[in-house]
Amino acid sequence: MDNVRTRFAPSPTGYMHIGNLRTALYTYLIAKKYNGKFLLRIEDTDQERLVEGATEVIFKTLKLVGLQHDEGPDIGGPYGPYVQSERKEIYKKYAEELVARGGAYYCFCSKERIDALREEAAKNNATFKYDGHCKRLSKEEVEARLKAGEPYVIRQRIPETGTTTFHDELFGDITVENSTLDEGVLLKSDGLPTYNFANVVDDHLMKINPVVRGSEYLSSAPKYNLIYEAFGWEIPKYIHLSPIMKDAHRKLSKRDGDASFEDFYNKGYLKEAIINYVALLGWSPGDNREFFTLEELEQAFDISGLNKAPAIFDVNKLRWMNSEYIKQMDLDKFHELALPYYRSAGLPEGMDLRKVSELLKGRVEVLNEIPDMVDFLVSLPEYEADLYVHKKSKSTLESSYEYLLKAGEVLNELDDWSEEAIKNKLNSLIEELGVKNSLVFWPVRIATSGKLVTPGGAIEILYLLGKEESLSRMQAGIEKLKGALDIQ
RNA sequence: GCUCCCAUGGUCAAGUGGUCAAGACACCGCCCUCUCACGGCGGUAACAGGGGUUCGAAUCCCCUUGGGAGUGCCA
Repeated sequence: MDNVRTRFAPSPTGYMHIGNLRTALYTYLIAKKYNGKFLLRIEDTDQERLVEGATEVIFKTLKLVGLQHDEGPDIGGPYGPYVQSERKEIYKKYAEELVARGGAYYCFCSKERIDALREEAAKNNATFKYDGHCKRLSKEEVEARLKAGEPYVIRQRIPETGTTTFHDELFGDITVENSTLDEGVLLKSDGLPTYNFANVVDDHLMKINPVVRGSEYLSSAPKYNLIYEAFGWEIPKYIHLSPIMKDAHRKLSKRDGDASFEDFYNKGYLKEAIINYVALLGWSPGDNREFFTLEELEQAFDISGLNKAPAIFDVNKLRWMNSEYIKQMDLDKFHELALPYYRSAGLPEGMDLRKVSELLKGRVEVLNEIPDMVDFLVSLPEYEADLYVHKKSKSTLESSYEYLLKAGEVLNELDDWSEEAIKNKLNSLIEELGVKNSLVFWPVRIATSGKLVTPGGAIEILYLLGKEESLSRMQAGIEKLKGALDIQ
């Protein structure tokens, strides 16, 4: 493909839907693949749905994930403006030209009349189609009514017979009967275009090719072709993308709180992991590779790997992928990302937080899990004595009591509270006692953490807590065991 | 209802007439191990159904079923 220019054309809703993000990604990748241009166009022709600050969210998100556009509202370009509400005059001019060319006509029908027609159709279980009432108006009458200032819309004129075929790069040729096509509104009574019209005009003027968009436009594509033809414009290549689903029946939606990029990002999913996962949702490189940076995607992406069926979003796999990215990250970087979570968890300033990061890096799947994983380092949770009973390590209340006491004694003698020293001290105790090391480590870990599951083992926890806190927690454990064993 | 589209394990998916139908996530088991996680090894699990075409069909055609989308002066 030559002279590739693609565009991401979201309407500003105030958040970046995961599905939109993927569309943006694929659109970007197609441009990059062919050394083309990637543009951003804001489709804000619906004045009733304007959301404050919504375009900024789009800029911010695209920038964050690295989908840098070559032309757009914020950076300009040769085919601006790139915001549809600023192109009002352009659409009006072309709509009038289309009327002159016979591809559209003025319609003065009231909303009430249209609603009645629609209701009638619904009653008959039929698809609504505008009845062409104003198509039959004489030229003189149209001019007179326009001159009188009557409100009007401009509707597309569609041949009553024959068929229209369009070609999609993925779906192939699709042919429909013209008689099934509705003569939809192109220019609204407020003078702004509908999506159908603005899209065609802008894509043409901005020299967009191929047109990449969601498959929800598949069934209206024939109508676009008719407009292109009426103008005598070259029809672009189309690539329609299947949707991302929450499950077999529902599309991913904002309502479920799992559809926006921001939500995931704020929970501690890495942008690289999100992009990587989403790239693979509906596209396959053809081999078994599944880790890609954006740059690698630019090389590997090809529309032949696109899947026509809808794809179900699997948070589980995203989690896994996120954890893989965390594992591959260097410690400094992870530490930096984890720090805010340590603060919110309330980890003491004096603690060796780098060590905490070392322990966590291989265990965290999503960053926002961190506080729950380290809470025990802040304060000893309430716990039951039966945590000391562990079949596999052969720990019982009795053994725990005995070895916790001994461990406390030897650790009390230790002045150098380094990991190495703690380890040596406990190991020599174990050797001296001639027991399985788990018999000592198990109760120490339980006493110092109060949790069945901890990131890291007894030695690391002792080290992190420091001597004083460790011994105090162990003492509390001894008291707890005394109570459970009924020792005075 | 009508029009269009889609269909390989629970999920993502490879496969483009000849494969014992890949791989990944999840799940289960074993190993490693002071818990968990990591890591290693292994396992369960799929061509929606029915007709054709063909020496041969997951792959091509038709029907059925299931699913999605559209049917707005929303995009």
